[in-house]
Amino acid sequence: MILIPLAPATTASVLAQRLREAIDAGRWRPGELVRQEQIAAEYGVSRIPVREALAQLQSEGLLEIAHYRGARVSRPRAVEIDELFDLRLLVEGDLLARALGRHDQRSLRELTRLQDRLEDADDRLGWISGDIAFHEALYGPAERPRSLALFRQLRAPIDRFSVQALGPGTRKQGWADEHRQLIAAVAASDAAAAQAILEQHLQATRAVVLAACSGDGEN
Amino acid sequence: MILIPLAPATTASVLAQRLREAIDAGRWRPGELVRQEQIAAEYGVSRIPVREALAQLQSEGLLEIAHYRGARVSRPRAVEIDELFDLRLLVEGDLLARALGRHDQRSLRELTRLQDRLEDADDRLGWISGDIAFHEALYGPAERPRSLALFRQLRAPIDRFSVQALGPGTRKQGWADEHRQLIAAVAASDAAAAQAILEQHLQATRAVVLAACSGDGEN
DNA sequence: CAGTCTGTTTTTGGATACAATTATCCTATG
DNA sequence: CATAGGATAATTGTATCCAAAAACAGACTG
Repeated sequence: MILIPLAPATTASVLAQRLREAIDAGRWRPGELVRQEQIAAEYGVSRIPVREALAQLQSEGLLEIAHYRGARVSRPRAVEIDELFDLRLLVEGDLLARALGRHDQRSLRELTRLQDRLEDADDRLGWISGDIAFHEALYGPAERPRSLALFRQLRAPIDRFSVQALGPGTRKQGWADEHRQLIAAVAASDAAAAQAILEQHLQATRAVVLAACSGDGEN
Repeated sequence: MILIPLAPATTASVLAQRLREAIDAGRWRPGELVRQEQIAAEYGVSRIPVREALAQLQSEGLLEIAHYRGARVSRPRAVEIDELFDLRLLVEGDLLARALGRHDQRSLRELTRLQDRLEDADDRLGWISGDIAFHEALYGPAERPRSLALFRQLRAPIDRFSVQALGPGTRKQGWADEHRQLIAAVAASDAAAAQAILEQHLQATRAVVLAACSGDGEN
């Protein structure tokens, strides 16, 4: 029996995914103007799906579109990044608290497995998607779909800089340690410890990202 | 000197606004299928701007779009509405706390003015937009653009039911009282009181909206 | 020489036309 | 008679073409 995809990918949707990756990978710099025709030519499609993909990325906060004036990669100011981290603390703290009593052996094994894979990955984009997967598994048992969607949304404009910050000789070890500690705290159902580690994790990431963001251009 | 609009309305953007209002006004019921061609004919435009408007509304959580299968008005389950209110408590509480020390005479007068206008309005949609304006003015001094955008986003799927709940003989008086109390607490810079009133305000609204949501259909 | 006006070019927004996918209905068959 | 199969219609996704707006360049004027 073959499983048919419930929502077969449309040109616009795969384009959106590609463009997201391109932005995260830094192939397009913040502030850079993105021309519809150019993308259409590059991917061999017409401008219609390009426009839909751009609109999608705009709603995710990755692009800023002005009517008749084109789309440019958004250049979040440091103060906005800061605000996003404050919101992440609120939302992820809530998610973690609610997920805490709902983890079981299976979900904990899954967390460990994801973390193992994460530490094995050797490309930066893999680290990011692995980190997202880890946190989604961490918050998943809370069964809060909208909060989880919000979590993704709050990360989207940030991850671009996280990728930069994950260069050689960076915080990768401390990052992994915090994840392991999170797993331990969840396994022990230690709410206070879990919250403290999450806060530490996000604050450390905030510092790194703010540095990358500030060093990036006029900020 | 004439001020030129920085972003002249495009067909898609005004369509999105119209459709939003149509949904809030209940002209389209949750679960109802929305046909591109029908909207295009109704507004005398082609399907292209219709598609863009629909995508916009999807990103706002008002519609659910499946590829090749059409868009339908989203029917949030009660548990999701509940989650949205929890998130609102987090975000709006944070906004209110940050705005508290930053209000001045001018912003307080503006709040009062908005509340006066709100109580004078006699149509339900006016109440909703007035309520949004009031809360935006309340949180504005916090200078937290992303949080404020999030506030709007969290309300969007809810307001549909608020409109229903604002029928005759409803909570309109208590609602207004809470707003007045909020103004007073802000004027007195009483953080604890402000938080308490906001929480009371949101909890009361939650109850009303959940009732409207549950009575609406299969929930 | 700065600044403004105008004509041209470029780019985006929208309309029309076509292709791909899904839903509907009708028939055949057990 | 219920159901599977397939032709047909309805609907969405994409490409092509046209219109509107903005960016650009160069001439004109103070």
